[in-house]
Amino acid sequence: MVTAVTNTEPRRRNRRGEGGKLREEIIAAAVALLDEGGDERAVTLRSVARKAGIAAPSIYAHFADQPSIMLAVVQQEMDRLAATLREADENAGADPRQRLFAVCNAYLDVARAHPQRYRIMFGGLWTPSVDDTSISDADLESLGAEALTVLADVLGACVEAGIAHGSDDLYGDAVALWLGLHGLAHQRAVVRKMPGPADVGDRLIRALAHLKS
Amino acid sequence: MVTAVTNTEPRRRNRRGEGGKLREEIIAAAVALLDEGGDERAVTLRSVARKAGIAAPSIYAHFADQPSIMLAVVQQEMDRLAATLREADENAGADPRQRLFAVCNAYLDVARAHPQRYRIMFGGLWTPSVDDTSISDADLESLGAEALTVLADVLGACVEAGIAHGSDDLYGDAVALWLGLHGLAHQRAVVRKMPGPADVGDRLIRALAHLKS
DNA sequence: GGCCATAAGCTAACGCCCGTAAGTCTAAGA
DNA sequence: TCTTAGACTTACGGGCGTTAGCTTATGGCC
Repeated sequence: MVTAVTNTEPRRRNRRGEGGKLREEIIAAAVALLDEGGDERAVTLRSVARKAGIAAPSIYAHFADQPSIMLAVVQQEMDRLAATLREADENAGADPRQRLFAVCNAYLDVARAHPQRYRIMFGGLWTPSVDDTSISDADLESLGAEALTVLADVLGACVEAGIAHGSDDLYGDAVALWLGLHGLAHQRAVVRKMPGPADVGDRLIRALAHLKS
Repeated sequence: MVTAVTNTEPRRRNRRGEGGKLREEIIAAAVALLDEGGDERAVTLRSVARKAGIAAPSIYAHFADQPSIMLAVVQQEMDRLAATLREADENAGADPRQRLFAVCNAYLDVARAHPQRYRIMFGGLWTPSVDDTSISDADLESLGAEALTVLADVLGACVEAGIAHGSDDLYGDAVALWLGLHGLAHQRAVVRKMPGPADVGDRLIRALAHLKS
C-alpha cells in the first residue's frame, strides 16, 4: 500500500482564529488511516501528521498525545453511531418489531462499513495507555451509553406492544442484546471469514429480544 | 512496572537434541508478558527474548517472525480453552442444563482469568500481519472450531432432552450462542467496568440456548 | 497602503526501541 | 578430539514520541 500523499499544494495555513479547524483535520486523518485497512498501529502521531499534511509537532497544539487523538476519534464515531441508530429508528415507522430490526441491523451495518473504526471504539489498544495521559475514566464510561439507550427504547417498545417477553430488568436485557450484537460485529470486524449461517444476526436479535414469534 | 529479569544464572543452554525446548520457553515468555497486564504491543520480539533470557536473534531459529510467535500462543491457548470446556462438560454430570451452564461459564471464566490472552485469541492485532508472513489462512480458520464443537454438543443435548427449543440449524444456534458469550467475554476483557447487571451472562445463555424454563 | 504583533505551523534534533543480517563462540557428545 | 547444535555479539537502518526554538502569513491599526 502506497501511503504517498500526492499533495502538490502542500497545505494552506488556516486563517486567524480558525486554527481549531486543524483539530478536525487531524481526526479526519486518523480515521482515514484506519479506513485504509491498516490496523490501529498504523495510526501513529507521525503518520497522522503526514496524512493531514502537517508537521508532527503541530499536533501538540491540539492533542496532548497520541491516545488523545484516538479518544477523539472514538468519541466522534460513537456520536455518529448513536445518530445512525436514532435515524434508523425514526425511519422504521411505528411497528416495534421493524424498529427493533432496523436499529439492530443499523448497528451491524455501521460495524461492517468501518471495521477498524468499530474495533477501536470497543476495545482498541489505546485504552490501556489511558493511565499515562489526561484521559479520565468518566470519558470512557460514558462512551457507549447513548447507543445503548436507543436499543433499550426499541426493546421497551416491543415489550409494551406485547411482541416480546419482558423481564424485570429492561436495561439488563438491552445490555444482553447489545453484547450479542457486539459479539457478532466484533468478530466480523476482526476475522476474514465468519463461521455459521448468514442469518446469524437475525437469530441473535430474535433470541435476545425474546420475541414471541 | 519493572520488567527486570532477576536471572543471576543467565540461562543454561539446552542439551543437544533438546534445542526445541526453547520454542516452548519462548511461547511461555510471550504469555507471561501478556499476563503481566500490558497489552499485546508489549510482546515484541526483543521483549520476548529478554523475558526468556536469550538474545533476540536466537528466536529466529524457532519462529520466522513475531506474528508467528503470536500464532503459536493463540494455538496453544485455543487448545487449552477447548480442553477446559470439555473438562467442564465432563465434570458437570448428566443433566443437560447443568452441562450447558458449566461449559458456558467455563468459557467466560477462561476469558476472565486471562483477558489479554483472550483478546489476542479473538481479534488480536497480529492477524493483519498474516499477509506478510508464512501463516496460512487454514491455520486461522480452524482455530476456534474445537471449542465451538463442545458448545454445539451441549446445546444438542439440551434440545434432545426437551429443555430447549431446537431449530433446523443446531450449528447456527451454537455459533449464535458463542457470539453472545464472546461479546460478553471480550467486553469484559477490554473495559474496566462493565455496564449492566451481574447476571448478564446467565441471561445470554438462557436466551441464546432457547431454554424453555 | 504599509507596519507589526501574533496565531499558526515548521525545522532540527535527541534518545529510545524495534526487526533483522552477518559473523562468532562454546559446550555437548560421538 | 573434533563436529556441530545451540546459542551469542555486534551492528545497521528506520520509525517513533517529544522538546526547543524558528518562520511566516494574517489581519487589525495608524
